[in-house]
Amino acid sequence: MMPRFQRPTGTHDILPEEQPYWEYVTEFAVRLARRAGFERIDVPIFEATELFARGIGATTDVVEKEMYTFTDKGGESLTLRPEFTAGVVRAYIENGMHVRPQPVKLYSVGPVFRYDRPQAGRFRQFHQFNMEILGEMDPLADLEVMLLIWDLYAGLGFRDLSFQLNSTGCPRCRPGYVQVLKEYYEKHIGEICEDCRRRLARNPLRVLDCKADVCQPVIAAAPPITDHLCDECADHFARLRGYLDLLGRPYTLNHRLVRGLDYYTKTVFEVWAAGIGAQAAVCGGGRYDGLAEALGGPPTPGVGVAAGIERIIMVMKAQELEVPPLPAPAVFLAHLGDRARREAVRLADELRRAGVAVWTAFGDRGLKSQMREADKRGARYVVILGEDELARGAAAVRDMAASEQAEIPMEELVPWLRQRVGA
RNA sequence: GUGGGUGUGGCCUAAGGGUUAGGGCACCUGGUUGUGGCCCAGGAGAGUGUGGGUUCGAGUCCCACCAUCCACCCCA
Repeated sequence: MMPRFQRPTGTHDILPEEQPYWEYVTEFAVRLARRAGFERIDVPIFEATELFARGIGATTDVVEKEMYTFTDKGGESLTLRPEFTAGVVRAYIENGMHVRPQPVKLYSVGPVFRYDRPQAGRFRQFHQFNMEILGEMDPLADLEVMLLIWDLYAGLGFRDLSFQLNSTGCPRCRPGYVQVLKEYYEKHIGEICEDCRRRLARNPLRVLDCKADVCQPVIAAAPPITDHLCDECADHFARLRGYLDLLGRPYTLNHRLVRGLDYYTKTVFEVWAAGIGAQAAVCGGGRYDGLAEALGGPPTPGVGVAAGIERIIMVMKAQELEVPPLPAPAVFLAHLGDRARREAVRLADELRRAGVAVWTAFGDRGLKSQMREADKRGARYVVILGEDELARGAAAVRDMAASEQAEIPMEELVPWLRQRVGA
């Protein structure tokens, strides 16, 4: 036997049965974004490797060990996007979008790729719904992104979410904080795990979200970054929190929240859900005021969020949230004999042009078999074309749910079905 | 990269080391002339993830690899 092909590790086939979730979630998210004035942008699935290395940060896990990087036939190093923001900001710069009315609000949906060990809620190819506001430093922009993502989950009916918020400062104040943190940790070097000793040298902020038991007391007593923000960052953060309080949106101030992408400045946030395993974050986002400049563009503040669609769907299933089924073909066309088959072909074409979803029987089978098929496909009406009906210039139409059948003159058939099916 | 669990038709699952791997769901056909769901009958579909080994004999035991799930790590 031929060796069977399998999907690559960490990828998934999204079968028809799953599509109601996907369609519902993405449509809901898109409607939400458009309502707030976001426009759609599609950026390439692969970009120059350097874009991600510079944008996300060369020492981040994403860049260091999670990228799908390859060399194309022209010898260029390309990488499957591990996230949207770098590509969207690149597109903003490259297409001169800074001359448009600012800010520019953009949303995207699509697959992203990270070479990671799969587990519950973690895949190598997964999908994100992404929103970015470029060219605006007002904390109201941060607020808008957060409110929209909040409304997304609320609108889908999510319960038991936890909104985690922090500020990571900016290049002016962060180095000072890192120094303070390092000094604090030096004093407790004997009380922390080995990983953290390494982190301290490479990416000190990461010690804050260490999960090792030994490190917990040290982290709990660590100086919070929010006590070491510069005036500008402190003001920004205070205003954002003020708006959130004003609107009564609950959030948890989490001074341990350190995101794995280096471009963040000031605001960072994540939303956590319960019941979907260890990978609880359903979205993550924040402000990245230095990114555009780091990518060679004009200084442009920005703030954005990315939500993982697979995880959203996992939450929906865990919380037993229903989604509407996708429509089945309304009409099944059964036919008996050659003449009827030819008439069926013509009729199916006419009905579809008129906007009626039609499934036609293939092959040359008995009516019983065709009826069985119509039932399994969930057709509301079965149009039966046979010699008798053709002779009378009519078709039998059976209402499957009501088990009632009527004969409809051929010339009235299309409008009759259109009206009933709502096409 | 590390650790643990699992691996029998499309899906779920049975088989105390011993006849041609059993069943359920789903699928197909039929139960008289052209009518679905329920029911009945029949049919097709796997040699048990892959490769080695132990044994007279392996789906059952051992080893390796692969896949998958879960966890670490990191995040969506």
